[in-house]
Amino acid sequence: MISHTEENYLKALFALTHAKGEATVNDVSKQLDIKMPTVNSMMKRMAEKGFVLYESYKPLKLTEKGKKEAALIIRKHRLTEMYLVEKMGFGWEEVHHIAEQIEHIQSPIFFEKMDELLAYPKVDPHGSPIPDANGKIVSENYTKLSDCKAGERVIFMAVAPSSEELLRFLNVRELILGSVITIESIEPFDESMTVSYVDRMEVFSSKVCDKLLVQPKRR
Amino acid sequence: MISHTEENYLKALFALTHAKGEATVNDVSKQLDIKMPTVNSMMKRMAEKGFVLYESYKPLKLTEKGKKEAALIIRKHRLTEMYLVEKMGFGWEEVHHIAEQIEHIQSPIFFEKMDELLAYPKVDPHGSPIPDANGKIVSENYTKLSDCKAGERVIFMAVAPSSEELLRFLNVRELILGSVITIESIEPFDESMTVSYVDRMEVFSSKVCDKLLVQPKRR
DNA sequence: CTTGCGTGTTAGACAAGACTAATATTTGTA
DNA sequence: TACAAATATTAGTCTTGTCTAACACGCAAG
Repeated sequence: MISHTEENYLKALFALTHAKGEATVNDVSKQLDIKMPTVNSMMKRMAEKGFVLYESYKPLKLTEKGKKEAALIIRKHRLTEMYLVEKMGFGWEEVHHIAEQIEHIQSPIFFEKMDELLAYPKVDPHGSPIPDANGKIVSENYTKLSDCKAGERVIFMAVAPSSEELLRFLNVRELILGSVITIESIEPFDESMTVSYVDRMEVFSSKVCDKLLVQPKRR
Repeated sequence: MISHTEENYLKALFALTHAKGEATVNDVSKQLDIKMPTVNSMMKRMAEKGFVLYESYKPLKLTEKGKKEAALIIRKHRLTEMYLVEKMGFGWEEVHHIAEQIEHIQSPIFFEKMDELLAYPKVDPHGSPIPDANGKIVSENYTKLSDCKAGERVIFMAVAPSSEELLRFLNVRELILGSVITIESIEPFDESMTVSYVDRMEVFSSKVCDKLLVQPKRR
């Protein structure tokens, strides 16, 4: 009923519309590395199928049906990532590429089994929330480390969608989700931060700090 | 390089050519439920790519390259089936449909990890041999239960490729791989067999006996 | 208020992978 | 051996998902 390709468009739209509620043809084109005319015609077809709201020269929106489908694909992706890390011993930097493929598998029992074996996890290995079986997803509401001030103590909750390189960077520096980070100082020139956590002290560029999602440590 | 579709043709050819070393266009057509002209044109394209030996109006053969590719896909399929049964708790009748999809995943580390976690299994949950990472596969050389004589004692080694229904039939009767089966008698009229194993005594139709692969019990 | 550039759309081509209808070859059998 | 049935092939169409080239819209800067 819904093709592999259409699933990829839904995922892209879901990610892009997360902020403003809408996305442009150009956004989708860049996100998927597919030329604009192709995206345009696909959007029309997906509008026919009731996944997308399309009007000429206006931004794209997902319908409720489209949002639900997208969330269910993201559910499969994130459950898979969690399974690969927790049950198969992969590193969090290795799992995205595999999950991109497994998310298209059609087999409810397969993903139910994963969910069960993982004891119904709420987040994936990067801290992103896993939508429930009805496509409901709780929004994260974390702060970027780069938006915090010197002296603050925060908990590292999630990594914003990013490259494997960042994850390997964090591996090397032994920074893991849940760590308490203290912002020792911020360099005014380039916004790089000197931070400490566990028994480490590191300097993170603003590019890194933009990708680390945190919440204030209580007390 | 090699499409999902082409992989399915390779698998079908491998299965069909297992016996005689060749298969007809008609065989492949039936096996994949794809019309003959489609198979015909696909065979020409796969011959161009060096997977198949094609000559007009002659039976199809796989090249060495084609055989190796096919064996590697079957390796992924059977490793996956073993993983699903051993590590995720699925029944042997549930795993074929899932493995049919996972076998197309492109990720060497994923299948290496499965292999490692399973401690390098030699056979899948149905007793079929798993090709090694170079595409080498040992042939089974088992006998059909239906070819055995009354009074023989045999070990149940594998199930010939078949339907889920047969596997559920065996589940209900608690017959598992490795069981020692004694052939109590054979009904001359319909070749049905009365067999005993563990503390059970059952009657199997010739259709069932055709699918049960066994080897003689030594001593 | 016009013009230029970025974005959006239309038109037309192409490859993969499927189909049907028609034709050709091979094979089994009278 | 000849003919009918089964099998194989050719030709042409369709859908999906991609592209490029060309044209249309719309907004920001002068």
